[in-house]
Amino acid sequence: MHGRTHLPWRTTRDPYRIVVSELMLQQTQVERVIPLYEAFLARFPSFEALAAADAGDVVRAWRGLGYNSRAVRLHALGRAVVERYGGRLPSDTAELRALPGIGAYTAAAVRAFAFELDDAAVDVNLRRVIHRVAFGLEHPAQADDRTLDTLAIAAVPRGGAHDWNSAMMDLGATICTARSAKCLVCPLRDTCAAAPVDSATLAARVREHAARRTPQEAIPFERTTRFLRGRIIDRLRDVPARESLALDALQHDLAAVVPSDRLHEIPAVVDALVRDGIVMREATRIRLS
DNA sequence: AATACGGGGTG
DNA sequence: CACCCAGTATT
Repeated sequence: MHGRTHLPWRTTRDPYRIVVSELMLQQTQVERVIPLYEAFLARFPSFEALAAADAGDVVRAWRGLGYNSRAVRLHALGRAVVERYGGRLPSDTAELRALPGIGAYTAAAVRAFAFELDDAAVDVNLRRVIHRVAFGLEHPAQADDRTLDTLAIAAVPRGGAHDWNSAMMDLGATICTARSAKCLVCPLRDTCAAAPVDSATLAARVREHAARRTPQEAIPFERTTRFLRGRIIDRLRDVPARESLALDALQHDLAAVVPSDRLHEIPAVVDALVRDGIVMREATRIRLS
């Protein structure tokens, strides 16, 4: 058996454990999820346990993962699964897509990894590997996402979606990575349009076709809204569950970690967090939802 | 079609 | 410092 056999979600077929892993893995690296995964499952062992909790408890358990809206969505998903399906996650794509936090990728991943149905979970790894094999290096792109999806789906062996998706992701994460390609040890080297990849060529192509920086990313992190949101949520995580914090006190405490000329932005950022369902306001006090 | 959304790891 | 990461929802 090759590949990353140590991943804690790889051996289970429990739909709950699979969705939790998939929500955690959305835009968050495997190595960072691993140490937090089992602790989360111990705290919330089932859809019912998740649904019975406050969203704020889930956001607390989410510390270290980032993209906190995912915690709120996972909590909402738990409640929806309990209410709509009696605690049983559906395997139908349309029903999965209708649940909070589940998009095209996650629906396919749940189907393949939890239900062993023939579907292609086309994440950044799959897209890169398929592109290289079928068209060569991905910078510049020779095919759009829809084309890559179609190729991926056609390549899934009947009854073998779980292992196939796992293998393709492992290939993309360990051998055919974004920054390099170890074609010499790649099982697909004989049929791959990109092999053998020259590392200097790959680096040059990536530089040449680098995506335009978004305005938010072009400025120092301490000047971004994300930074403020992160500091506010971190502070609220330290407030005991079901207790609240005065907005004044929040502003005072954050003076230690936030540039002084940004403290006046805190109320507006809190408003945004409330709109996102992450923070709850009670008069002049706030807490995690 | 663009943008917002975290934060830590890597070369 | 720039790029990368098992994407989704909103505008």
